[in-house]
Amino acid sequence: MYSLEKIKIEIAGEINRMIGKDLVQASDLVYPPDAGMGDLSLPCFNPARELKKSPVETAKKLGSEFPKIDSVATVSVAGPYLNFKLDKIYFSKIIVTEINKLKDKYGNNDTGKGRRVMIEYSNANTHKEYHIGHLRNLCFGDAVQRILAANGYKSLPVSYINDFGIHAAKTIWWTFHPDNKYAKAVLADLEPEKRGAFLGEMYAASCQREKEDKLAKQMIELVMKKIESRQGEEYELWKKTREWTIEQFDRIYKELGIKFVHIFYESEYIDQGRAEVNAMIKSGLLSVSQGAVIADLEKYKLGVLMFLRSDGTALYPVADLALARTKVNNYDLDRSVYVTDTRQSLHFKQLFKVLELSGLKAEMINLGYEFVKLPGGMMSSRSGNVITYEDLRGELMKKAIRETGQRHDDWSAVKIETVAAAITMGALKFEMIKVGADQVITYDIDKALKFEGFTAAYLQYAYARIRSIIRKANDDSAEPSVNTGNDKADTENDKEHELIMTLSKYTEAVKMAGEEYDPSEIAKYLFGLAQIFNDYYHAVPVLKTDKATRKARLKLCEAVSSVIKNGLGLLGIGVVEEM
RNA sequence: GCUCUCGUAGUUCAAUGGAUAGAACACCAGCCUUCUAAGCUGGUUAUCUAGGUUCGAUUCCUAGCGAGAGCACCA
Repeated sequence: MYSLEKIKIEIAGEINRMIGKDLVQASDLVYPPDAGMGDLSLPCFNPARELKKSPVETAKKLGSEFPKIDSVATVSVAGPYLNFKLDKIYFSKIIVTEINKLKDKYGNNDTGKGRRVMIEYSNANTHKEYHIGHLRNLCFGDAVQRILAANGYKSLPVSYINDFGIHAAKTIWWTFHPDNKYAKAVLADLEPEKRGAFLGEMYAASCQREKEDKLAKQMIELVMKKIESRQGEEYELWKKTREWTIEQFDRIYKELGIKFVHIFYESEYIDQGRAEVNAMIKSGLLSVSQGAVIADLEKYKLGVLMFLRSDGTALYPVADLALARTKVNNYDLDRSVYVTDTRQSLHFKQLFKVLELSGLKAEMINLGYEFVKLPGGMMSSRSGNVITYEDLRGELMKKAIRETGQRHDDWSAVKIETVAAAITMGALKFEMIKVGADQVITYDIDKALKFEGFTAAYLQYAYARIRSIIRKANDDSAEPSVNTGNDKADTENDKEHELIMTLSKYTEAVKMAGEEYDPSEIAKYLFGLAQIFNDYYHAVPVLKTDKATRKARLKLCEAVSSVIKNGLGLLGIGVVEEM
């Protein structure tokens, strides 16, 4: 258990002892709006009801009788609030020691007790663009996965790729169409790493062509049938182009530092799914209506979920069914989480209900997030109105190289590029994670290119500054620095204490983010911490002070850098030693 | 029509039912012969409307208004 929690429990325990009843819990202690009031506060409304006194009287009574304990320096009463100021020296010592001892483990807890949670995200389609909408899914899902691991769960990140839908037939139909001279010319001389993105371009072109060509729909369906037959020329083209996309995804995942324990493909689960559907029809769980196979969920107010079209072809839920069961059984899951756009939330409610009725026992969760749109309107891979991953990464990288180069004309091109890449990946991910999942993101590329304010670069910069101080301290550690005397000014003490208080709250941010599946909690926390540190940095000298103070401040800086590094790590974002 | 989400400063976002509703961007004025100015300091501006629950509501409930999304052969 972390020290902050211990102190809260200790205070709550003293209060309970005074009223002779277990009334107050550690979580009842809140943080006052202004640091000047205190570090922790107990609103006395609830205890007052129990004691049959007014909240103000209760606070006064509890305040006057509160015993002397090591962690608390002063107790004061402000109306109905009982405010506690922690002992700065005591608190500083235990928190900084705790962080520097635990280092990259600081913030982790065992809430999950090793329970096995599979989390599925980055469910992109093959044969289409990988755009910033997919990126939100990927970054959000990956951060949630890391946060669950930090909260003591056995986190199993997986991806599910839809490689077998009509979209694949559309892309293949037009890409290799005799009239498509453009594709033929481009493909003749295309670098392998650009093939995936090119298919996305062809998908949009195919949708366009489909509108103009009356026979297109039939031809595409024919291509789909041929692919489904798993033989012939179209099937070979499908296999080849599928690989192109998969290679593209692998490259993106590698670049972003994302690892899955397994990647599932729809084409591998469709047959098993059909078998399950047939069994469920027999058992009466599914029924035939208007020629189609459906689950009638009206009595659960969930409408109708369709599995097979009236022509017998399979819809998405067929493979979903098989995959859900395979996951739970093969990986011995306690919980199975799906990260999707909120527009699919009804679909998942329906699917989970069918699975429950069929006897599946794991806890099923659909984590929804709102979509990403552009200032000009909705993104659509059909119309090609998208910002692709490649475009965004390219723009960011260009800007990051320019900005880094301007600041360090003595750096080698390689060094500039390495740092710029870290800034680019940080910006990419942070912009997707920093707002709540229920907010629609209107992606403004100009804003995403900013490295100031509430951005990953701001956090990385704060980290780099600290590392710079620590490097300098190591260089001249033998040199006693300027002696400014032992007296710390009050303002310095206050800023230092605020910083330490914030460091201690990191443990709560990790816990909260885990409970709520909310990475933005970490992002907000880190920004607050970095703001306080930057203020401290400007106001308080670390190196140029007396020896004892310098040592203490270096330890504090070390602790701040650990927390920034750990927190960014939970968001999948790396730090740099210099920038 | 039914269901879900959202409505806070010029813009983009915060705020376990708690004290004076916070940031960032943008704009204006300052700060590099002290540790990286991708930084810091100061300044202007906001809870959609009407009820209800509560000692206390941006938060919970009801109704309305506004925006977006989903609801049988799309994924």
